Amino acid sequence: MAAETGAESVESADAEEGADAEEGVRDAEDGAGEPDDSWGEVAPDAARRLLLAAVEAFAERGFHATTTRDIASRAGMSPAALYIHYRTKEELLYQISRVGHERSVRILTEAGNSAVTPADRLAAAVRAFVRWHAERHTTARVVQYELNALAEEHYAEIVALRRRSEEILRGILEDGVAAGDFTVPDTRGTALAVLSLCVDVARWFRSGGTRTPEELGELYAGLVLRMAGAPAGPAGESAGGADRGA
Amino acid sequence: MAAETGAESVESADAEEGADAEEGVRDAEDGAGEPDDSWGEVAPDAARRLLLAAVEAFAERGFHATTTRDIASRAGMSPAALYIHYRTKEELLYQISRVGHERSVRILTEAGNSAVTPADRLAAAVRAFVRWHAERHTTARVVQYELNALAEEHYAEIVALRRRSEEILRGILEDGVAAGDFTVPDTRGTALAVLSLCVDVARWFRSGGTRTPEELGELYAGLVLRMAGAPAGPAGESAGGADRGA
DNA sequence: CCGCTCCCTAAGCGGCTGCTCAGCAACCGT
DNA sequence: ACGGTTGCTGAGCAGCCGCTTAGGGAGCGG
Repeated sequence: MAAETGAESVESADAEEGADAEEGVRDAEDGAGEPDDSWGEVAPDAARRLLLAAVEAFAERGFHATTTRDIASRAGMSPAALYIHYRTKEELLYQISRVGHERSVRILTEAGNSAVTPADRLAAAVRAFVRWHAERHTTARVVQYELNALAEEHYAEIVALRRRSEEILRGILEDGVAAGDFTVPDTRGTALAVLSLCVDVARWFRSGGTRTPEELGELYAGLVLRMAGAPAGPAGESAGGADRGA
Repeated sequence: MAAETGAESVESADAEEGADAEEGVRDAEDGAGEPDDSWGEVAPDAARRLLLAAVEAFAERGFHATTTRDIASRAGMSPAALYIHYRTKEELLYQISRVGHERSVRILTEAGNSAVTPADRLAAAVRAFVRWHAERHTTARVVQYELNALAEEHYAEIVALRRRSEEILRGILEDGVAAGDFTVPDTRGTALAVLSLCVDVARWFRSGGTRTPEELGELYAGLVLRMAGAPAGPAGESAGGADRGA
């Protein structure tokens, strides 16, 4: 029941992104990296700290290699404290996965509605999606790559959210084909490939690297427009912004 | 000592492709699926059975969630038998990872040398690489996604092989740019994206699906040529071979 | 027949796992 | 002052983990 409290009040963490909660902008040397908001409004403070600790631990070592003792000690608590806020270790993963996937769907939906032409919609969606996966790569890695550690019922729920993401992307591609802007022989296969390409960013992206999340989003938006067979854009957005204008 | 024997004689075995079975969507209870060659010449028969069992188990549940008892019983042996052929559970993963990565490098090298023009070389490399990841997706999933369970020294060795793969691909892209066939503003970033796209096939591909490995290879080869800014190919290889003729 | 090697098993060891439970300090409205 | 609720801890349980060890049986050169 206390576990419910921690679980229930997660989902409305969207509006204000705490501009005050970021202390360690330059990534700490310990390896974890950014403070990672997104969990700004998890119920009691302790529940949020546990969630954050779990995200870091799962991202570093994977779900199965992470012990509940490790999560608790990262949160500065005793091993037993975890079970006041979450019923099982798996529920922790489930919360992370659910919130992350809902966020993904929202990013794609909003970006896909933010423009008129299919090319602009596709570029905006990829740009935002990639940027999120790069910026929040610690969270995203857990969200995208620890799925199959979920319990059967939770897994089914998450898979449904993933299908939503795929449908949103495929919808944009189909609109573009219908409008004659794209040339895609297999919209389903291409949508899958695009999603796969963007998601995989979470696996290899590192904060200290040469590319910023924004730059990577630009690069990928250009690559994906090409994959869709879109003619070169007006603002030089054909493949990373450094292409020729024509 | 016996562990060495099992390790040494692995690396050949390529010809015959079988692949007739299929897999459940999640972890099928019957086991994994295809026979998966590649391990055709592992030293004693028992060592090969253990390797194969480990591949299936790691692919289904992940390295950390797999027990040595599970591997041994899949191979029809007692838990202790594993340690006659391999020193630790991690060495099993290391052998799988090493052989798989060597295979990857070889596939890219050979395909990248099989043609003359950069476009044909790129297409051939992607086609072969994707096909392998789809056909042997059980093996490939372990090879590509269980890396960080490796011991430090083994991890370093594998990472070097991965860098080789990236360099081969980047080399093709750079040749294409130099020849004026490709338009790529950021060869390193694009090579990384292409590799990422191909590798991720192993994560979601299922044998029972609508696309065969060959079809997927064709689709991806077309997508990647577009990403590279190559003009539409002569044999309808613009994006999947199913495009309109003219 | 011997003795030796090669594979393999039954049993089990120490340690760590996820998770539980009794209890306690701090706060609450009354 | 006080019973009740909330949030947490120290201790620990049952069970599973990777891995080891002692020994057995099949094969084989002599």
